[in-house]
Amino acid sequence: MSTASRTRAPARRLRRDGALRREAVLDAGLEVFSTLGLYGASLDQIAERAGLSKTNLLYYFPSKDELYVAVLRRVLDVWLDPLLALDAGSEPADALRGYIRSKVALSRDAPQASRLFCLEIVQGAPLLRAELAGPLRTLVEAKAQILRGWVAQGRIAPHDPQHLIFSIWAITQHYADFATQVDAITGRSLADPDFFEATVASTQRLVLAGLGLT
Amino acid sequence: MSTASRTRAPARRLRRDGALRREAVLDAGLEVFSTLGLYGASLDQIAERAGLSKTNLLYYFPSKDELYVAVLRRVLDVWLDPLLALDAGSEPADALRGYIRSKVALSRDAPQASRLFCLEIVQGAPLLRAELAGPLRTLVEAKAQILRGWVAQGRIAPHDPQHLIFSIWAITQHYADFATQVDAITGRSLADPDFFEATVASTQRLVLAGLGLT
DNA sequence: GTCTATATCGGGATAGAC
DNA sequence: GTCTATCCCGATATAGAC
Repeated sequence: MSTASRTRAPARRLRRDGALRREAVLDAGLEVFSTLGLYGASLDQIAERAGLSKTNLLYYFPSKDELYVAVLRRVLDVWLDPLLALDAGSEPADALRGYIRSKVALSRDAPQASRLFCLEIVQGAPLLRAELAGPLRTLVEAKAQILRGWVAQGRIAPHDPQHLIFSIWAITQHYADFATQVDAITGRSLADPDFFEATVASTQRLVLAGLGLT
Repeated sequence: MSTASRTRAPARRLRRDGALRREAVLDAGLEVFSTLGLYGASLDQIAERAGLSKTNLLYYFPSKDELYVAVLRRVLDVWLDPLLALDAGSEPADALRGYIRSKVALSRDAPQASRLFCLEIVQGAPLLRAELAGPLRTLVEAKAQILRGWVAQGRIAPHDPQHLIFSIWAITQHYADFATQVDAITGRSLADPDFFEATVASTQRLVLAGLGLT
């Protein structure tokens, strides 16, 4: 064909552009889904924010549901990183302090991801159930095992490791998920460096003291 | 009028029935809104669950939005009760233990209310902002003052009272809002009495130890 | 890959009889 | 107070030209 000789370079450029456009749509989807939910969000809104038309968006993602799942999947990966880093080798106090700090930092830097995740779980996680009962469960079980080891070695006070992990998640994510309530009551947010540090310190103190680590 | 003599009794009965029907709709609205959200829920669904037709529902509530607000308002009242009960007169350890227990009990007994509240806040609380910045803020401020008093008297270790209240809210509500995640990981729920007690104990230990109360 | 036009549908809300 | 019928709009998704 006459186009064959021109195909290579343009094709590569197009593919890259396509990938960028997909990214833009995923970003826009995160913004809109995290504030309006799956049903409240419209493809028009997302498309406009991503800088293309609705029909064009549907060229990249075959349906609203599939776009939503794609957004959610990307969120989940980011969200589990800090827990993966929790390490048996380090000193318990250091490890927990670091974990708490990185979780609060995530609530500051990716609040929309936290909120979307929250919305999905609260509504029963119809799309994430498998993900939760599988990979997440085994990950939590592995980390709980580390905590149990520390208890057995007398390095931290005995405390149910699952409840401990839930408590840390709950507190740290609260500052992203309930940011509007926090703001209404305190007038501050994690974007304020002082408030960020105070939040980290408060959470660290609570958790460490609860484990007998001063 | 000829109907005047018959009006009293039937009117009263009708008014009572109407009130009951309204209640049924509010209950159904709570169930559906708390799992599907404002936009995901349909009036048909709510009406069916309440045992009437959609048009009939719209006789009791003029619009979907107004029904939603009515449901939300009822939820908010229930949700603030436990904090109101936090009393300056009692022993700090007892007061906090009691507060935590009643919050976890609420997460067990009214999980849907917790979830609806959560959904609303996460989405930016367009309808509750005033409520949060006004009454809730002053209530929290009053209770924070009690905690500050205890700190000043040396009865609890120094800890930012607002962060402390947020932590307690976050942990206790987590077991309602993230129940599907908790279930996916532990296989248990607050409906299980053992798990309920373990949750209460874990939270109490964390908070009390964090305040230097063993 | 992107556009215009359109099919199609669910759902909120109203009109009016009974 | 409750029903049937209907209006109407917004939103997803598709068809087909360019």
